[in-house]
Amino acid sequence: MRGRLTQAGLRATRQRLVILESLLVLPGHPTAEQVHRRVAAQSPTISLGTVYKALDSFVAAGLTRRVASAEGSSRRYDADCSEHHHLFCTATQEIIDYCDPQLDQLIREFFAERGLQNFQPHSFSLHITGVKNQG
Amino acid sequence: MRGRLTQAGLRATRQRLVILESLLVLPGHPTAEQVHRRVAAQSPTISLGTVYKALDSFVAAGLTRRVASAEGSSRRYDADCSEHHHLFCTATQEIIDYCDPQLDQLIREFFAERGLQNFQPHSFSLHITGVKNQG
DNA sequence: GTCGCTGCAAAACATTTGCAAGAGG
DNA sequence: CCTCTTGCAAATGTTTTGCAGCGAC
Repeated sequence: MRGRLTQAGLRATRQRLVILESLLVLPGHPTAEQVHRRVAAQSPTISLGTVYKALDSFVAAGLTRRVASAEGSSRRYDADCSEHHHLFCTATQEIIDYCDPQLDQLIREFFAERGLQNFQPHSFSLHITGVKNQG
Repeated sequence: MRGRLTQAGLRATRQRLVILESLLVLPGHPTAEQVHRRVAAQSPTISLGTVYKALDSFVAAGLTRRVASAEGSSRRYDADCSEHHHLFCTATQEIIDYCDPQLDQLIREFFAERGLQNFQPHSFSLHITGVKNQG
């Protein structure tokens, strides 16, 4: 935990440790507000502004990503920076990570063969919209 | 133009006609603010609030979609509601439509064969991040 | 010690809402 | 005409900023 921060070149402050831990634990890719709610439960003095600044610093350091989403008015964050895809549940608004090396390869092969006119692709992320079953 | 609106069950007001036309013409999937700037150039009395309401009504009527994007603080809109994919240019922040029936089929086949645990997929959209070449 | 980080409060944006007046069918 | 839409302005929500003081290294 502490190591993740220092390795990324960030000071391991008490606040950042709590914020990073909350981001990792919260399901569905939370907003700054949601992270703050969980953080405030154990450390009520950590301000919302600090959560915003900490999340920004995580993104700048490559520890965290911003998640693309069409609905909702707030930005959402993803602690996982490896290449992966997302399931968007239209019922719960949850965003679920989906990892699939075979799918990655399929897409990479497709574009290696076909290419894109006037565009140099760098990374691919599939957005799958639908509804979650069960719990 | 007028037909698109009435067919979608919306009143074809002067404002909506101008707003829809601007949305269709503007490149890169504009924000409400960008649509308003273009609209105001020819009809300075159309307010930003009206642009927001008109865009919302287009989305509700299925004429327009909101676009998922990770960067930027404003919502962006896409006049094209058919299934398609997006190229995200990290240099210009543009979002370019990418249509490819072969890719659609590849993805659909992949998931038909493999399936997803606890998730009922409805639609797929590939986000390709990279940089645009040339103009 | 130094410099980056935090907390607070204010500012800057972005979006929504309420309502009287106007326009579409 | 009746109802939906507009324009305005105010309210609400989200994110950023400035800065004095604190804390990590």
